[in-house]
Amino acid sequence: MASVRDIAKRSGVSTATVSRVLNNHPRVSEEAREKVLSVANRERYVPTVGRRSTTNIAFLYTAETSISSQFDSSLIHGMSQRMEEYGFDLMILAARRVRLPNETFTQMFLRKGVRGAVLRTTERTHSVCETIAEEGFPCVVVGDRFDNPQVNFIHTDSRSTSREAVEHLISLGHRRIGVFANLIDDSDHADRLAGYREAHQAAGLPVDENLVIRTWAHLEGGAQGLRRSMQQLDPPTALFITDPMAAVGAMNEAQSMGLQVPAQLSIVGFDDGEARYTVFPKMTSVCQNAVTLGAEAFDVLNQLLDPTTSDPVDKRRTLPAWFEIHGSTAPAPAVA
Amino acid sequence: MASVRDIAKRSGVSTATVSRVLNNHPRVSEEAREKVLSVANRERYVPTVGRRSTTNIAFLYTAETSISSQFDSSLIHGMSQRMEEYGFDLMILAARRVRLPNETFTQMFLRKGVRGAVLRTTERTHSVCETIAEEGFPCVVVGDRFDNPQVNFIHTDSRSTSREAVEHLISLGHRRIGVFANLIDDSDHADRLAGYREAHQAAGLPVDENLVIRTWAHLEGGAQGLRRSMQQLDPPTALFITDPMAAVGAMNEAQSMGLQVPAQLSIVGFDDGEARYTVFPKMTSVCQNAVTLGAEAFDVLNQLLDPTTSDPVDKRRTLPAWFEIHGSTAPAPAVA
DNA sequence: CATTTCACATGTAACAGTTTCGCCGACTGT
DNA sequence: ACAGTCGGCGAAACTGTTACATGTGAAATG
Repeated sequence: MASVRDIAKRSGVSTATVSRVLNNHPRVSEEAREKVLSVANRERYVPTVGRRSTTNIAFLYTAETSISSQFDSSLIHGMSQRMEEYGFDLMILAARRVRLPNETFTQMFLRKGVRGAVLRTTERTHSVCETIAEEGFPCVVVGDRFDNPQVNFIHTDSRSTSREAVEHLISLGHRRIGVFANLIDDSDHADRLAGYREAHQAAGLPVDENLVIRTWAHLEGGAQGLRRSMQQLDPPTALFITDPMAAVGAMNEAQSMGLQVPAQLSIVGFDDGEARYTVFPKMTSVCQNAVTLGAEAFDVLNQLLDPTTSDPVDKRRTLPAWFEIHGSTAPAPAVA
Repeated sequence: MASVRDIAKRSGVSTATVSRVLNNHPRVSEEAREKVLSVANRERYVPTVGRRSTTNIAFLYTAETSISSQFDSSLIHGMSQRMEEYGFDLMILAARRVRLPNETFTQMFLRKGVRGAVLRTTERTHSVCETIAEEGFPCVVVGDRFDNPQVNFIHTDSRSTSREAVEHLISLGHRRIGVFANLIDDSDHADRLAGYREAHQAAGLPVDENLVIRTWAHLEGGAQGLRRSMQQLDPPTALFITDPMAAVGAMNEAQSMGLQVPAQLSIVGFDDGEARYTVFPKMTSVCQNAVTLGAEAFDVLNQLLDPTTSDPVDKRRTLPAWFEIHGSTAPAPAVA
């Protein structure tokens, strides 16, 4: 195991300078920094305290939006459950706040004793994930997918299940089906929208772009979306809503407007926890299990960190979503 | 600041033995252990790594039930937000799993670089909180209160607001008011039940013990409670449900049984997040803010840890709950 | 032009805590 | 009685970090 003194020897500087580079002290030359960092990366340096290595796993959330959603909460729950079996500890970190000026992510993680990181992102902060992955730090993105082959990820494929859901609506006789997509797009939400379009295409139905509504992923966003949908000249008879809170908000707003669900309006929601059971009628939904997602994210990380598993780990995993039919969907009303 | 070498000198052993005691190695005599631990506690020892001290705060959950509830999630959210301002990092720990055999909580925390802990408990695990507090480790219990004067805590007083809520039902003409209390009792739930009884007493109404239902704090628990209430000979016209998920479950079960809320049955729920807005009609509720609770829990800890604030901190805080009237309550129906 | 000054990069050494190695003494089986 | 084993412990060797000293080169000053 490479120590600070080894790195010092190999890069031709003192241990003090190595430590300064690793901790990003200001008074160090660019030349020394580069030499040290290249050796440290090559030797796969991990800091140990005394003789003991630290065993923290970070849950790093990169978006402005914090960890308040049910999805994040379930991820943390799943991770923390699985991690305890392996003796790791979970640290919650915000990418924005936690770094010192000019500090590399790797440096920041080492400073905090973090061995690996589970990253939570949105479309806007993809670059953060790529930066961390390209630094070579062990990490896995959860709930999103990447084209960049250096980035490990684990997510749920909701495209085909979204298509299945919309096809279900079509089979019930619905022809004007609206969709709510998230204003802040990540690839998962884009997938759900793609599934919606595919179902239409396969059935030979045109997609009316007026029925594609962009809305926020919370209760009020769903309520607003519903009002905007329903005040159109030829309103939809069914909705596919790609976020749990927005779906719940829309269902309740419909009832509050006197619209009967599912008699007058069918709603297919999305659920990553138990939101579908918190409304009446229970919500027909595309479902994913965020707890499992968190647990498997840690599994990937654990295998990345374990030097004994030499076999190539599947670092880019896709879990299946599934479709559950409950009480919020019904055959289309006879005439508008 | 006391170092391992200081402690070694004062307790008459070597630094190696001090380290062994602090890390709970098996090969150390009871005599040495006691000497070292007593000196370490007296000198308020904090480990530093190299020259730098670690800055972790733990969220320690002691119950079997894990951190999956909305309440816990909001606590973590509130803590983590506030902590970032002060440069602390949040660690999620499970009391059951995280300790080595025969390890003191203080030892465990020091081993992990934790400076202070926010404790989350239920009635059954009160003793854990008292143990940690009596060890002298900086900690604060959140969401519960203690008679033991050594235990710091911060919680929301829901007793008087619960009374206010039930008085509201009485003023609407309800005379048979049921209450759902949690099967796993903590002092908060006991308070809510006490508020219910107080309101009855103040109004000169008897409490029918058949209307006091014990149920689980989740959706199905609420649904079950509702069925049990309604199949009684003289069913209640209003319910006070002391848990958010149970309240939501009961509301939906009522509708699913064809009971109209609030026309035939008024429901006052409890909410620590935004559960009251996720149902239709929106739920009249006793409310507390779990995010604030988490943030203030950290504040208490922060002041305990800050050596410059010599003024006595208020280590036992009570935040107010409040009562919000929404659409799930209405005047009592004319005749049963 | 010579000298002083000063900032900066770096190395030495002293610090923090942990673990390995080996010594000592007590117990135990034959 | 004696050899073997094992528990407890201290010295020393290891981990990473930081205070202090040192040298160097450029700018400023006589």
